[in-house]
Amino acid sequence: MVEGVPAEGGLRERKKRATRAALVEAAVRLAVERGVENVTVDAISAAAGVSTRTFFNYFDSRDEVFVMVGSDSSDRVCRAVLAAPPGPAPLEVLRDALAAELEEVEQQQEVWCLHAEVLRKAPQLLARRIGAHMADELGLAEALAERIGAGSPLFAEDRPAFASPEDEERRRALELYPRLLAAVGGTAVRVAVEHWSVRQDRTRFTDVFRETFEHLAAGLPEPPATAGRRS
Amino acid sequence: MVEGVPAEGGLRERKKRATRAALVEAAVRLAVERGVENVTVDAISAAAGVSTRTFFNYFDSRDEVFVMVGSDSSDRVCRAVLAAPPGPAPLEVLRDALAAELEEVEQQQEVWCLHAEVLRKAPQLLARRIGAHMADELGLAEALAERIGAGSPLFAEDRPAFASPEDEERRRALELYPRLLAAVGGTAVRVAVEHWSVRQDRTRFTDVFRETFEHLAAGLPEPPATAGRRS
DNA sequence: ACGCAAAACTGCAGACCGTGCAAAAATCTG
DNA sequence: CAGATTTTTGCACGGTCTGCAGTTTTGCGT
Repeated sequence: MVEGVPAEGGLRERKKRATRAALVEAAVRLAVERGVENVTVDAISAAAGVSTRTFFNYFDSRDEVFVMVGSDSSDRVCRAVLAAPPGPAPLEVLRDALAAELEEVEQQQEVWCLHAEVLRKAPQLLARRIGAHMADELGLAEALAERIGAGSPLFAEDRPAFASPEDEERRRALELYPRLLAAVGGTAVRVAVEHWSVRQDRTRFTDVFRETFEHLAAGLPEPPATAGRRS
Repeated sequence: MVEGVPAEGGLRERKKRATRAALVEAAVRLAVERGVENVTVDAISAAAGVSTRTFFNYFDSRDEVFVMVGSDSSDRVCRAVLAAPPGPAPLEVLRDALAAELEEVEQQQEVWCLHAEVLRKAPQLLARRIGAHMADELGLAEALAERIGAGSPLFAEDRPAFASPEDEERRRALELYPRLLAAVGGTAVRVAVEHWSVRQDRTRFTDVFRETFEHLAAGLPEPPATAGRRS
């Protein structure tokens, strides 16, 4: 068997990856064929050539096999945020970190469109997908917080228990902002993907993505098209 | 039993509401007692005094009983958006519509905090909660679109199939903005609730909520506390 | 090449979830 | 009260997911 990658790791690792990929591939293929709801774990496992029990050694639930696409993205985004130069505004840092990761979306159009189609027809799976992103959100919020307030005495572990009300207030605000930024950023990505996936032939994803962040950076004012488009 | 509302409808309606409330109450109580994962449908049904089968006449899934709090809020928010005076910016309209609905949060502190606690310990349920809000999001996006672009010829059903690229572009932008606004608004509410529910004794929810929307309206710039707080 | 230890796969039993169906009970209508 | 409508309920059935124990496969030192 010819491998595109130089066969990292031993035979064990390769087989595990192969089985995992086979399960995902079988699941998506069956879902497109007969609809997500009519795809049982038994069918997926049989199509992938493993036992039903083995399926649950790879995925915690049946739905997970449909949402496990690009699940390792969040780590890279977090690292990109932490590694960003100290210059630009937090929103720009987040935008660029996400954009770098999302370039893969346009390159792997087929996979993403197929998954987007599957997810669009199954709201419950979409919910689970969002849920998968929520854990990411916490990590991302921490990364953003460190990017912003690194070394702030307000975050010291051994701060006095009875800080002044002003400091408490400022600390509270410092906790709120990164969380909001992370959550809004994730939401912007979701909206951009949903919007683009229904009219991909007309627009490049990058443009839609940039447009969402322009809206955010501008404070979500009245849309340009209503008041006369100014690029 | 004293009713706050004058017992609308006949005996049937009242009994249905009572059963529904009993199921929710039993579910939340059991969840706080022994953890969400250790609460079976059988236990909930038994505690509510109905059969297991009846539970599924009220909720489509076990998890739904935990996320069905304030599920009728979205309609009122949509109506508030549509009924808003034509003056203020869309973001303000959305903020005020949500704020009016969220006043109930502070009044029913106990219920919301209990639910927030349950949801915090169960990420999967939080995901489902978000999913429940996603349908709302579509309706809210439509309401916002109507609030903004009512009567715009770009949205006419019988528009020419081959509109000019410029019009297509503008129409696309008009579709993106309301969706983004609705999604971001929902996210802001979620972040505000989560943030407030962990330190409710220190701050009023209204203040946290307003602060999130101040961040949004300002375009999510560097947080004030880092650069020196200016109220 | 051989054999042992670790890891993975598998079948099985069992609890739980969720649905369709039809009978029984409760409620509404006249 | 009688009939129509709605709700509740029990039952059967298929699907999801977990723990356990036995078997097979892989990694590795000799």
